[in-house]
Amino acid sequence: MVDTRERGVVVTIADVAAHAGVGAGTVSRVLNDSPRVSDTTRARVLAAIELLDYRPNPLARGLSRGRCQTLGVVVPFFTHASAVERLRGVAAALDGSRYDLVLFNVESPVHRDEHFATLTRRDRADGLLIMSLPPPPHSLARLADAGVPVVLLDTSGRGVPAVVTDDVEGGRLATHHLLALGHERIAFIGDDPDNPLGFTAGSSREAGYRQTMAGAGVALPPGYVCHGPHVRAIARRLTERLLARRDRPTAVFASSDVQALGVLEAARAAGLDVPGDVSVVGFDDVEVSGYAGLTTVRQPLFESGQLAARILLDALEDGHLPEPREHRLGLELVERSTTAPPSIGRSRGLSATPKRNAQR
Amino acid sequence: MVDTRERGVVVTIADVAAHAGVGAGTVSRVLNDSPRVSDTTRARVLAAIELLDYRPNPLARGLSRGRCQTLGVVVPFFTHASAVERLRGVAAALDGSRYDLVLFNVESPVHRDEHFATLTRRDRADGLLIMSLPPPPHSLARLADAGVPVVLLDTSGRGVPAVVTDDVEGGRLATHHLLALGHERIAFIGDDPDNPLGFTAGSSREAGYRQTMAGAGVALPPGYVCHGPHVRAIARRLTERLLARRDRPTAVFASSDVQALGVLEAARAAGLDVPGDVSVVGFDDVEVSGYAGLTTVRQPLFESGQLAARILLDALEDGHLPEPREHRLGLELVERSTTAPPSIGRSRGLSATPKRNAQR
DNA sequence: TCGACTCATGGAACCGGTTCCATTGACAGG
DNA sequence: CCTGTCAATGGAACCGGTTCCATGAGTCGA
Repeated sequence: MVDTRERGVVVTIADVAAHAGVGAGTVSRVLNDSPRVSDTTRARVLAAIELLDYRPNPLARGLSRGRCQTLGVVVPFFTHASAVERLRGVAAALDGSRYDLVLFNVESPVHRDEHFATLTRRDRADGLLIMSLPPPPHSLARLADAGVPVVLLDTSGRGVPAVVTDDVEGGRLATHHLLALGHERIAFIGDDPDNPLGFTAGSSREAGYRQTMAGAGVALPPGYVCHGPHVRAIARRLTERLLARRDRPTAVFASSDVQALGVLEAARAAGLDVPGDVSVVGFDDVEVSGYAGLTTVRQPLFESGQLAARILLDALEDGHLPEPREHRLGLELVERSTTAPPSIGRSRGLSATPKRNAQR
Repeated sequence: MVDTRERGVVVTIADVAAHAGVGAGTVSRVLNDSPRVSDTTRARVLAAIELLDYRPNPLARGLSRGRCQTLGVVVPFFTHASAVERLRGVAAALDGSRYDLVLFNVESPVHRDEHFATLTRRDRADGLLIMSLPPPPHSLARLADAGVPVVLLDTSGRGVPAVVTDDVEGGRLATHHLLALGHERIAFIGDDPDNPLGFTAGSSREAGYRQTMAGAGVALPPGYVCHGPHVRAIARRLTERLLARRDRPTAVFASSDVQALGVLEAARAAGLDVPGDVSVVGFDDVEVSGYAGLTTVRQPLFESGQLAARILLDALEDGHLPEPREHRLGLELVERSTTAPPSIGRSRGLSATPKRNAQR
């Protein structure tokens, strides 16, 4: 091991000032594009900066200006595949801005509260983007007190701007699609309504489903709505149970693509053809959905991240809290190859000849 | 819009000192667990901290200590699905440490060089984790000069510790598996060897493949080795071309799971059965590979991220540059349902009856 | 020609911590 | 009883920037 302390010489603003034969204040003014510097001095200072390869210390700058050129993103880190796409959008928006992206990973309520506790200070992050997690109201209040601009993404809260999807509408879209194809025995697989981090997307999508079913006058057999943690394997298990029922559903609406893949797995394992025996609709349109040929409700994940980050950056730019508007992004049903009209006759229980196990 | 400046009162170390009736230095000593504080004073200070809900300003602390409690991670942001899993590992390792995770997204060489230019300073990040990107040697030298500890993940460089996979060996494993099943006409789909960011995993895996084929005395027909950007759709297109050949391969080794999914898509589109007509092996074992039933070379992605981060944290802990060792993680062939022995007779060109289009 | 004003600039104070140094008081040893 | 040691502590200096204020030079109108 080598001792770390033999650090290279660090060039400070004083060095630049000395080299250019000016005061430190002037160098600072040049750095910050202040108009109160003559062209000749500016040129001399810039030359010195170039020569010495000077880069201002972000900590010092942050300390004296009371901001840290940092944007905090609180994410339930990749527990949902969709978070990754959103994060990409955020990163894209930050690109070229002068802000660094600090990630606060949340995988449990304890986690979340810890982070919120330390983030209610302007010195940790200049702005906060909270993804998918409904922030506790008192945290929101403290953040507002501290003057930390907050933008919510895929969740919402009082008095704070949010970029959201109309999950209820999405649930309606998916259900409608299945009803329009002629399905009536449509089951639902979604998140636990009381999941530890309080994600609400699943429940909203479920609400859309329930509304639409009710509106069409279709009754839900008991047990047609299943809940479980947001994991493929769980969705698969829930679906296996559904598919073993005498009144087997002819279609399943999964509240996310990840879960929909679990549904497809279960169908495959049961020797059922998709969409011949069962239709499947997902939600999100993550990257692999294209591969799986999954019919799904597309929401603009990347764009949502980008938009949220832009709103935050704009607010930081002009030193105002962002307008507490809700930005609702559009949804679109992407029809691929996992939905079709129910097959007549074959739809009655498992008595129908199971088709050969679908490949892969 | 509301003016940001009406910020809540910020509690400083001076306030705490005043409340506890001690000097600022003493408070600082308490904060940093210095032994030179009497128990009674310590208690008084802690009480004041509690009472005022004081939290030290990280910028100020960073400025005076010359470190920023931040760990920079340079990532080709999600251009490979595997990066996400690795990042999760990194986040997991950081969890509970006092370090924040700052993400530096890289999607082009310009990007990369910009980041490296600003990161060669101890004040931007206390340590740097560089993922998958072979860092330019002069950047590495400057980082070393500045005393910034660096750990490489999925790439390597002189004098710097690295956590790597033996990609060549992985290529051998995959090819061996196919040869052992009886395949001879084994094609390869990989990354462009001169891809803009200089990823080398693809080429190494290819090397393993070539070695093994040569070792088995199997000649590669021209065009059996295909290259293209690391994207599913491209891999699909390349495979379509392969599958249309008169001497169609009976197996394809894709240098990553993402690409393998493209291969599977192409096979499906061509009406070929997997593994009946074509066997497919991938590399990485990302989450969806399980869903796709893909036979693949598993590398411990999450663990690799975790290990790399730990090495870096340890180095930061004791103020030394980490030992420039290479940590090589194990590989394992995961056999699922996309590989099987080649079917006799059917293996000669497209004359064989194409099986029905696989579902989904 | 002189005062009022503008403009570029240097320098000090400040941001909120850490750390070194000097001071104080207690205590042990001679 | 005096001195040397040492632990606990207050306070100043410092980290490297930004910003306010004072200064001096130059401009302009009366």
